[in-house]
Amino acid sequence: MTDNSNHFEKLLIKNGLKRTGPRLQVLDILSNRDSATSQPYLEQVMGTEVDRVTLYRVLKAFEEKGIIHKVLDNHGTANYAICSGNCNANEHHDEHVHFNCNNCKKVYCLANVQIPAFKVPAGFKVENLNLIASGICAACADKD
Amino acid sequence: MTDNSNHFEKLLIKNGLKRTGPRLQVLDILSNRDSATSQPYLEQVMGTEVDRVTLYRVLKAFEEKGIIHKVLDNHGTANYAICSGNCNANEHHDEHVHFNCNNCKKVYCLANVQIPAFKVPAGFKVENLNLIASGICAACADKD
DNA sequence: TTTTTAAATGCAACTATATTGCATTTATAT
DNA sequence: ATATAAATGCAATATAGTTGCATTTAAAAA
Repeated sequence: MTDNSNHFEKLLIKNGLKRTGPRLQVLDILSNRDSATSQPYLEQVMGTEVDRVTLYRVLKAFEEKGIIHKVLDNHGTANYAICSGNCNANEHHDEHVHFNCNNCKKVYCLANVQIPAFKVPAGFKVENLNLIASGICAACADKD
Repeated sequence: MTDNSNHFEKLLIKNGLKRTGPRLQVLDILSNRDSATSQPYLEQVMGTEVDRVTLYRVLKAFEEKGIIHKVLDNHGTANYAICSGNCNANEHHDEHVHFNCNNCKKVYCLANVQIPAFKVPAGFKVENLNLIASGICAACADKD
């Protein structure tokens, strides 16, 4: 547990969520990683003290409140990352590109890379965008 | 079964795949739909005569040969569509935008909408792109 | 046409991800 | 200190996908 705990507690209160162990633990883990974090990874590092169902519900609550956003990787598994700040319960603003490394499987939030505009056929109403680039990340490319 | 069956048989032979019932059936179904088709839908319409595992293997073989391409929808479930023609066993060229309707759940191939270019941080090597827009499709918007 | 054989299928079992209902516990307001 | 809505734990279930192995079959060879 890092010393951000006080900040996290405020974040929970602000969103009408009770300050509980599992929730603080998830926030702590997510905030200490440089990439989005998969549900299986979270489940693994949180151990058996927290029930799987609780983890799912924590993630769902956080997503609904705009605290974290979900990215599906190339295999359809859910990955989560803390939102950059301007998200809330009504809308997410995480329309940046994500990068899924085929080697280490990490999912990076390319927070500075916006999804470029494009046209859709008449009649289609776009509400959300999800762009995942896959390939080799900088860290893995370095190893060669 | 439509009268494309002869064309499909040639397609299978060309790719070194035997002309079997399940394979022809999958090609027939996919080619008669205006959107990508989910694995669960295929499983449902193909009934109990074809084993689930066979369906998975047929889809896998087709994808590897460049006959169909896979798109994961907003829920991470696999959807399949016949490739536009210039795909093969070595590489796919399906980098068009896909549209996932939040109402009817269909996944459309916007074959004419290319994924626009963007820059990634130094060191990242992009090999594949996957852009899914979600919202309301033209057909569903009309119903209101 | 018959035989051969690699490829394809079917079946059973299993893994992983995710959800639901209900009883119990707990954070927080009173 | 207590009441209560919220959160958690547990059991069961659902859904997507995979693996190993025995059997069948499409298509090539004889």
